Amino acid sequence: MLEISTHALRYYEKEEIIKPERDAQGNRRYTDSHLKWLEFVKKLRETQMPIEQIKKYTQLFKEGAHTSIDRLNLLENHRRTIEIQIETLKTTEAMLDKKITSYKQHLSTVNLSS
Amino acid sequence: MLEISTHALRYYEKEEIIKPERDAQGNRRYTDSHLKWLEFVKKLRETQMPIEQIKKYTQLFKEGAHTSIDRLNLLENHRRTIEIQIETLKTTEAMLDKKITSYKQHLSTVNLSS
DNA sequence: AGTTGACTTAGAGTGAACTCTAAGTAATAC
DNA sequence: GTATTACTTAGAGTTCACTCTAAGTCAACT
Repeated sequence: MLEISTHALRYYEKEEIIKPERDAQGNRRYTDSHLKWLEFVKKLRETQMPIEQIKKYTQLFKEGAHTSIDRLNLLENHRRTIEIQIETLKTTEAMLDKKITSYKQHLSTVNLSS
Repeated sequence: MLEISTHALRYYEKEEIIKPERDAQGNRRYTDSHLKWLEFVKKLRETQMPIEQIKKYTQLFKEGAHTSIDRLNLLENHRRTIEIQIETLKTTEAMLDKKITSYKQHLSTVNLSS
């Protein structure tokens, strides 16, 4: 569902990013709130937030309400990195569009002459 | 200027992504067209194209005009990955905005009660 | 003449984020 | 009762993209 491998889940657990519950057999149980958290983590990873920072956020969360400002700052910083990424992608996309157009132009010319 | 380390330049050279000229002393000379190429490579890297694919593109380029279609395909594929990346970033940004707003809300409430 | 600085090389090392292995346990299926 | 399946663990291995090291050469300054 979340497309996170079991191995990756173990890794996140080792890094103290997630701590699933255990059933009577000692097997991991991911509740709805675990899944929600993982979904959030996945989004952060997909947008290039390093594990180390996700770990930091998790730790702040555990420390309680008095860390809200720090968490807000962390999220605002990440928001800025997202903005930068979007800018970079758009610039490159524009460059690619130019190249793609010129390739198409070239190819149609070749076709005409053949 | 390009913010690519000499070490990275050597690495790209080893991977046959760039082949600078040499002066009488055997030292590398990057001409304007080399710099242009590196700028292009940098944009591709910044938008997550793997070295392996950049290598592929470079090779096709060397092979000549008859590889235009392949190069076009490669660039169009990358364009699609860029679109996907932008989508992911925007979705996450929206999610962050929600969180950020709710953190701010929370913090202002805390301030009022103190 | 000697030292400094900028380059050269091959190859080893690094950090991030998984990814896999091997050995073990425990419930279910036949 | 044995086989299969699904989990468990600690820890080793992998991949990517650099990044650095060490030893050497060469021109230029003092």
